[in-house]
Amino acid sequence: MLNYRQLHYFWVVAKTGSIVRACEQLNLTPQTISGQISLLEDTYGLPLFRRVGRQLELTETGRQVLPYAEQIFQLGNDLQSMLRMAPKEQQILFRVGVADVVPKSIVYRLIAPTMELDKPIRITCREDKLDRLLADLAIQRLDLVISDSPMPSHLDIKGLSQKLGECGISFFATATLARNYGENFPHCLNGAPLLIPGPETVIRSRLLRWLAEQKIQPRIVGEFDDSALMQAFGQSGIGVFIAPSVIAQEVMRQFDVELIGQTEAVTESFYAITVERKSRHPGIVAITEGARRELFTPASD
DNA sequence: ATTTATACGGTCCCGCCAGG
DNA sequence: CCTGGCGGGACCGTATAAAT
Repeated sequence: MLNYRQLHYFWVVAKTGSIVRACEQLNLTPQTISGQISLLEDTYGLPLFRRVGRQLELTETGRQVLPYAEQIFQLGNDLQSMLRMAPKEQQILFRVGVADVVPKSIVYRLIAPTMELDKPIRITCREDKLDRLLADLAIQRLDLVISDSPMPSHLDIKGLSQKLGECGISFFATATLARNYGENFPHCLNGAPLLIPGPETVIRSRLLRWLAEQKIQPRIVGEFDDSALMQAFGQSGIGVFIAPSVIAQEVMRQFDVELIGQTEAVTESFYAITVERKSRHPGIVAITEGARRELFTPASD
């Protein structure tokens, strides 16, 4: 059994950088701490510190051990401060996973309503590929996943998809690019360099189908799974890129690009995926209600 | 430049004490 | 009684400054 007391002393010494400073923090004498750390080292036969002059320095093993200790005791500290708080002030942990396909400012606008809850909330936001997020959702390491597609049916995970809303898409280009391809939308896109979302996205096939229907053949110069990456390339003037129309103003301002056209024929939808649970997380409620209230054209289902 | 004094950080040995 | 954790005091090696 791992001796957490010894590990704790190790952690404090490693963090403060010396036994003496650890003593002040722990209200112990150097012998005690030194002795306990030695015992820990002996248990596994691996030195954690190297004596360099008068200082202590972490060994390679010590450096490997430290992040574990860090997690263990940081979590412990979080637990304590949570318990010490009055029940009314206790923060609600809200862990959100965001598929990297989803544009950042959409994410922000979706999550923003949770900040206005009367209970203090602490949001953890992680961005990743959808399947990995869903895996974490399944083992309850996430409360909610925001994605551009509903819960895939082929996965054997219990999940509840809720459509947050949908909207048309807008095309953007830098001023230089817009001079050449900015007239007579959407036919100006013919031959225009275009950045498109990657094969994992839903919007991609809708976009390509629409372009084909319009008999428009752009020159596809890049594919991106990550919307932020696509915008960054778009900002540099490599090609025309798209974003949901609801954030058109923000995109133009943020990336200093011009709007060359909008269409409602291609829509992008956003979904909140949760695990089925009796008690609904207040953050989830805030997001779904907030999305209905202000963000998109009302969702049909 | 070398020696000496002092301070500092860590370790070793030993005895104490509480809990099983 | 044994064990784990603790502190007191002695001790060692090193850094820094002062004296020679």
